[in-house]
Amino acid sequence: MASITEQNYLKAIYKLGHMYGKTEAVSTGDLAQELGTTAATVTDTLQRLSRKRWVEYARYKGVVLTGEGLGMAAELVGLHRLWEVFLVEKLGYAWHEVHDIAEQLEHVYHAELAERLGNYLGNPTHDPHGDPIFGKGDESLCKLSELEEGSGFLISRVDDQDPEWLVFAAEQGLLPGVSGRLMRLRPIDGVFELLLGRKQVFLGTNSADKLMVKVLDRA
Amino acid sequence: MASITEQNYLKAIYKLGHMYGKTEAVSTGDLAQELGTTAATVTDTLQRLSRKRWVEYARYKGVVLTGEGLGMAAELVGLHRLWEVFLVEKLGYAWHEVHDIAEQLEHVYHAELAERLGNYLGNPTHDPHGDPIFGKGDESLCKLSELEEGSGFLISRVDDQDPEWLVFAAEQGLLPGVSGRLMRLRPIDGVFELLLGRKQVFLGTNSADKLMVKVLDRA
DNA sequence: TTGAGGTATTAGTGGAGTCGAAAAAAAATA
DNA sequence: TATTTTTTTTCGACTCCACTAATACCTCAA
Repeated sequence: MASITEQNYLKAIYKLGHMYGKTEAVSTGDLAQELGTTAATVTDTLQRLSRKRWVEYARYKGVVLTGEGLGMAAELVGLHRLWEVFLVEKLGYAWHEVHDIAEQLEHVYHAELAERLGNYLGNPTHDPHGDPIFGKGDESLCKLSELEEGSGFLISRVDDQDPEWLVFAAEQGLLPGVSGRLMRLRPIDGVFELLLGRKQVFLGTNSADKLMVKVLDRA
Repeated sequence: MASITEQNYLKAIYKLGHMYGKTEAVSTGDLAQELGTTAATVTDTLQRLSRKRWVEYARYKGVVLTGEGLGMAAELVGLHRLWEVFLVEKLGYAWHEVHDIAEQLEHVYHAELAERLGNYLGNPTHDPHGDPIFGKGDESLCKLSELEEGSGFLISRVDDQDPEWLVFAAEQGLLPGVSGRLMRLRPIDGVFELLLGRKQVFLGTNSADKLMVKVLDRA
């Protein structure tokens, strides 16, 4: 379980990673500014995060989220936006007041909370600021095989009933709810190189076609 | 601002103080058991809490809440119960599931949150377990002069329009929203000895008649 | 009133999270 | 390329919160 501070680091890396656009790693200095702390503190915490395998960190080279870290960050951001909807629609807060409160609410953890809150609010697709909320709807899914190199993803559905393939998928850790990153794709022989947590997985095109994923970044 | 740990200590002291019944101070050992930690840790944290003037602590003699600490604990408990109502009535949780989630939600702070949440839920008077919630209604108010010795209170209303008396009250720190404790009452000369934060205040009977308070404990 | 026996406190330690200052590495510029 | 500037990391120190082990204090019973 990540501490609140660690969760905030994950979220900040996620946010800055999106702002940077493409393949760049997030810098220590930018992170320090985003989090309102010093570069020294960030370096230290990043090394801890790296030991826990939530980020990939190299001295002087910046930081990127691992598949696992990405999943955690995306969940946090979704929950944050859900709470913002609640605060505006149900408690009557103005849209500019809700960020700081949602910042605290997003760290409240319970397995069913996000789903129950989403259902209660009518599964909104956007928060009061217009930012998208990952719904349970499948409209944002695509095949793993259609992803761009470097994309983070969350496995949502498995499009195959073949027991043999399902056993293989489970062995590889390819289960709904698991997040990862497409590290490299080799058009030459159609092999997809994934990172699931700390584990490297190699997939053929036919397998990559069967996995429906939610794109988490670098889309 | 109290940390989450400190808030939990305040709540635990409040809870055990009620369970003990009367004038007793809460013991280090009981607190350790309630908080799932060791006596050594409790001693340490109690000394910190004491420096911040939220509890009155004497070595080997146990601990009691100051007026300020009492106010914080009571607010926390009220918010906890409000969130429990929300989780059961709005999100459809079963009554036995909500305690742990409310335990996290209660630490989310924003000035208007308790009031807005209360209004949204129709200002419930009891949580799903039947425990009372302090409402904004005046039904639970009484005069400060009617309090028993040792009682903690929250000033809710001032029953006087006399500008001279209002200036006096403000000087003494006797304002709505301020919490304190009735340390001693002297029937001989009708003087009420209060503790407001770290400040001692002596009040005559006529002044004590004008202050409408909410009883927080030791009623 | 003098020991138990129990409870509470201090002392020492460790991880998380923070800082400022100094050193090291990378980037920019001459 | 050599030097300067910027960024990042390391280093030591501090607070909060937790632990274990050792010590101090209180109470009750002989």
